[in-house]
Amino acid sequence: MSSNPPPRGRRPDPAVDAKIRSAVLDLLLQRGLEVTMDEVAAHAGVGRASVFRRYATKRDMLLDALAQLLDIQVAIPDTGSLAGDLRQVIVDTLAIWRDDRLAALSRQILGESGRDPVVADLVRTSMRNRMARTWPVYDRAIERGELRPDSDLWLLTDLFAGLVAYRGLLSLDLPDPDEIIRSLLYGFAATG
Amino acid sequence: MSSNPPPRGRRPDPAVDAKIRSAVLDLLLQRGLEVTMDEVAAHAGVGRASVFRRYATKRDMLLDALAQLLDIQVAIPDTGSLAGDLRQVIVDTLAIWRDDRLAALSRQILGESGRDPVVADLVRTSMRNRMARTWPVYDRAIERGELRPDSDLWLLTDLFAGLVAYRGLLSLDLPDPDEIIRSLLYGFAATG
DNA sequence: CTTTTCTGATACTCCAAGTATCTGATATCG
DNA sequence: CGATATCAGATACTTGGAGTATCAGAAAAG
Repeated sequence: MSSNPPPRGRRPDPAVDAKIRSAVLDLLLQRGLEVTMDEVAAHAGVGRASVFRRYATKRDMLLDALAQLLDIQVAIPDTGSLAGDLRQVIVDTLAIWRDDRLAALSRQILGESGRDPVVADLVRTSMRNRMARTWPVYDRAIERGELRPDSDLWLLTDLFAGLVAYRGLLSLDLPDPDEIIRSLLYGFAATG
Repeated sequence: MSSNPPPRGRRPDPAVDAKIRSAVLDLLLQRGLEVTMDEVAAHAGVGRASVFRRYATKRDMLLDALAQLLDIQVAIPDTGSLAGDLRQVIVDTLAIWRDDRLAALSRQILGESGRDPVVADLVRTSMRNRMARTWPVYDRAIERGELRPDSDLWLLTDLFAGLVAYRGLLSLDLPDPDEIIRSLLYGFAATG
């Protein structure tokens, strides 16, 4: 479209931007979502007004931080077998929940999804993207004849993600990777 | 132990107890967890102080209401086949998430579990109890030779509960009961 | 009849989010 | 250059809701 009218007065200081964002991420990992704006300003070494100049509300600030946190990328395995690939995905995911700080933060973020549809949207999209990036694993497995070609891959991945989210959210013991793999691949029915 | 010293002055009015509890449940279903103490008192037609005389904090009040909500019981099916029993459990559970009010409330309660360990404990215990009551279904299935006798039943039930909780929390489309059954019983591996 | 604890009503404190203002710094425009 | 606009930090204000305190009147006990 048309180029914006040239900005007039003093420009926002990028250093202040950076100090605030990094302070928010810092405090988020230290104390979770329950952080006051004064804490953020103080921890950033910045005026309180400068925080509100960048984010109209605390929620906006947290949403920005959340978006940063959620787009961390995951490695896509290629071990040669579906079970091996799955095992690596599962172990990587479980690692998050074994770290106390990250587990607590994950719980809070998942929890916030239950109250704020915008947060739910962020989490949903981020999970969807992350899973879609693992499609190659399943494509290869289908080519190798290890996976039913008509598999509902969203169901497969959500069964796993749901299990982990559910147990993590409620602080239940995390499942054993090999048992998950066995269940997802072969199910619970008695074999003939 | 020793009987309590006899109570002295005016006794708490049971009618007031009832009015408050019913008002809380009412408002909980109408507007979720974000209810003010004044609203509760007003909706109950009762003095604000009477609410605080019964619950030291809003959290205590909500925990009490939550405990009531969570111990609703579920029917245990016995259709003659594991698939049939599972189908009924699954359909019953999905019904909760198809009701907009109940789904919203479930989301908020699950969400609160991520921030308050005591809520998480309530939810965890209630889910555990509910699932344990369905053990007969699986016992019968093992006797009939439909289910592997060494099955981790907690894993089986949590795979399902997790899937539904995960999708419900993030407002994803709910899965089809028959697809869930097929996946849980036979898995995703290519047959042979 | 005295004492205790309930009842509803009202007023208060406290905390954190968000708003408003002020002075000074830094930018553009004419 | 000077006028003007917006940023920076500081500080004071408003608002809303949780929790506290106090009151006068009612209902229970000794």
